[in-house]
Amino acid sequence: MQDNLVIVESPAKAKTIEKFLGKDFLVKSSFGHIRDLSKNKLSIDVDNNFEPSYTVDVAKKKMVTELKELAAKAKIVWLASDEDREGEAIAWHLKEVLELDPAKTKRIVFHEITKEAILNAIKSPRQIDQNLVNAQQARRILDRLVGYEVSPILWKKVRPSLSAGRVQSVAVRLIVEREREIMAFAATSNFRIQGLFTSVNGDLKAELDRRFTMLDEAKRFLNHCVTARFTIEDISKKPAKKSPAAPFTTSTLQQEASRKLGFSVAQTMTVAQKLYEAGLITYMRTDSVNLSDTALTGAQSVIEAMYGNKYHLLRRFKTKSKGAQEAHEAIRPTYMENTSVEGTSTEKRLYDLIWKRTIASQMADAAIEKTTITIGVSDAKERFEAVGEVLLFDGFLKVYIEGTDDENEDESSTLLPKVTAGEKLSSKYITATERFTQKPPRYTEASLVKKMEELGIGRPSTYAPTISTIATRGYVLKEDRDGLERSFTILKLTNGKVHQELKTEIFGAEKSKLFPSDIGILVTDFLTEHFTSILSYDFTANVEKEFDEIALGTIEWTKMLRTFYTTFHTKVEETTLNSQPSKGERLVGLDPRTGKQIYVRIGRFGPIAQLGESETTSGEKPQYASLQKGQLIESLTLEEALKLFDLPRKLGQYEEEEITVAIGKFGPYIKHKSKFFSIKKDQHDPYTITIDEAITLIKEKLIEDKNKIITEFSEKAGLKVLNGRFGPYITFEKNNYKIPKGTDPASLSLDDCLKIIEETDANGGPKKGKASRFAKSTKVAAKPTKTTKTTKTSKPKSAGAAKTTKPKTKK
DNA sequence: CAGTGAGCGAGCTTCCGCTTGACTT
Repeated sequence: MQDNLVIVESPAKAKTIEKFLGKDFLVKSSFGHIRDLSKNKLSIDVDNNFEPSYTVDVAKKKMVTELKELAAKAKIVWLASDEDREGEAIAWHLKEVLELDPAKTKRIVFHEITKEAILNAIKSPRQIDQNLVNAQQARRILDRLVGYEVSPILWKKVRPSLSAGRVQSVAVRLIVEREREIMAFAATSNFRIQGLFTSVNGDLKAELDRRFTMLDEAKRFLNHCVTARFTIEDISKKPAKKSPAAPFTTSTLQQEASRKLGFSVAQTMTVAQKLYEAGLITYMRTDSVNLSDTALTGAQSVIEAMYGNKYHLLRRFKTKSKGAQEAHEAIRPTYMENTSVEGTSTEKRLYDLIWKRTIASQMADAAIEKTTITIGVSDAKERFEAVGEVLLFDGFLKVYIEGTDDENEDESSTLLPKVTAGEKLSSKYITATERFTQKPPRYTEASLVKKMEELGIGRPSTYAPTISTIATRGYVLKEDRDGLERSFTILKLTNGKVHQELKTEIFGAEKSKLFPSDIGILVTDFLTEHFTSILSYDFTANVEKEFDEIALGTIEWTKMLRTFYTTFHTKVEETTLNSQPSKGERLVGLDPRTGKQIYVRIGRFGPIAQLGESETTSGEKPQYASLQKGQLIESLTLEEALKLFDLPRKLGQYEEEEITVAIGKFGPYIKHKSKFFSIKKDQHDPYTITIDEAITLIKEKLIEDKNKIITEFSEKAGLKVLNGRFGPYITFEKNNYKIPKGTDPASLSLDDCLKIIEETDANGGPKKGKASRFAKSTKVAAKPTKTTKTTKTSKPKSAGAAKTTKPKTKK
């Protein structure tokens, strides 16, 4: 039995530290926080100085009792959780729950997991900083008060099971406001003039230093160019340098993995977790850009060995982000000399990214020479400019180039031919291309994280879960959108003549972007109206200042909470009493055919359009139509609303039954004899498809289905041998069975099939589809249906002490 | 796979930050 018990937060960390400390030390982990306010009630006595009541999570009970036993036997207990607000609180909770004797309890901290850092920490222990703990309690309690007092208002006024919080509500607001900026955006266009010129030593491409707003102006300029002379006026060379970006934090890793590898924020974190557990990278939830000395020297020797001395430059980066607590190092390879690692391809790719970013951060600047050549146009004040870049020294660019969020960056400038001032040029062509201004970009998961970090909202450990929360609540959707077509004018001057042409381009296509839903917009509007200060972008920054003061001991935490709560709670009561239930109803306009009003609002099953007044006021049943994917209550036009009521459309009779066409959950379809036939995207339009086209579609589908059947057995209905996407298989009673290799599916008899079914069932039955990884990812928002409810209340409530029973199906 | 849209009203939903866990066509 060891004399020393060290408690850290993560088991992977415990493992490495144990190696540094030797056999006198037993290192255990607490797996993060060990207790919290219980989930099913407020757990704060607001009238009694906000006295919190904490409970140990059932899942952690066993681990906590084990720690308690070990602590009782140890001579010294070292509380080694992170050096930040949350870490200090974890240490304090441990002290309280494990009932540690202050005389034999020591608090130690380190920012990097190196032998030296840990031994140093052991040499200088301290006591638990109660002010810091109180700052955490204030943070925790404020978040609980906001979340648990505001959410129920939404249940009452908007829809059940919704949620509000200091972080998530502001995250949704960002997306809603961006969408509104996009709605309000009106593109304007101007004409960009480019030319290709010929010099003695080669061609050079140049752009005019002015854009024309009107087509006429552009035309006039190009006509002028027909006879104009072009002369090199100036050649200027300027040295420039580029510096590498700082090593990765959680947020920048998520951004780069999204831009370069196409990972979702959650995917980046699970892959990084794997690398961390394998001991390949340092901790992946960090806001620090700091590298330890061992990492610095490690990087140096790798750079010098691989690229030579002049490529190395020692750099120490400073954290700029708001509210950073820097309990850890930056995310970096544990051993710099591991240029690559074993593992899955995603692990390899993420590691490679981390390695390159870290190494590059310790490399020399790139040196560039930027050349600008100015070309004068006779009898005009405008000039053409050609910009070229020459890389004099690549430096860090040898290893790594940071990605950008800018979707339409100009292609990087190229090499320019040698020219002399006064040289006459001829033009091969000059074009005037109509260019449109760009709407503000929609957020991606990663760019939202970036914005949140800038505002100081959320922490490295919560970025990914927050995105998943706002998606499962149905506030936002991650979607692709097709672009629209638009035409633009292009003028081209070649061989002394100006031609005009009208071309088309696709614009505004979106891939994996965050869109607000109607409910997201509605909730945001409701909350910004009634809880303006909490929804404001600087709310977190402001309360953080107060938490800092609590940590310094200059204000008392319960006082801070009292000030906040008095005004907040009044607002809660006021809103509960006075605010109107919010359905987001909007009058779209009049239906010209019936003269009735058309409304849009949130219905029981989602957004709907309603034709006519409600039954209670008019005595007549109104007509309803669901809004289509991508349509919003806020921006639906009368024209679009009218179109919604054009479906379902009756096409006519076929084989004595009606054919109808409509748009469902999975796109447009034809229905005939209660069978569904999908209309493929660029095949037909549900609004224009004719009965003959529909019949062809039905016939084709039926033939296709026929071909799917290899064998049917009249003796046994429902048992079939079919041709599927993955080859032949047997289907029976909604289950699919694999056919053993080497058997001809056509030759299978009924008995053969039954035997296969029997054998498969004996081996645990056929594998069911719908893997859990889909449920985990941010898919379509899970509606609060009855099925989710039954799984959650599967366990009867036990009376007495264990009130926080969270039914987890874990063994 | 694809719809629906009114209402009895029990009992439930919810926050932010620490951590890891467990499944297959």
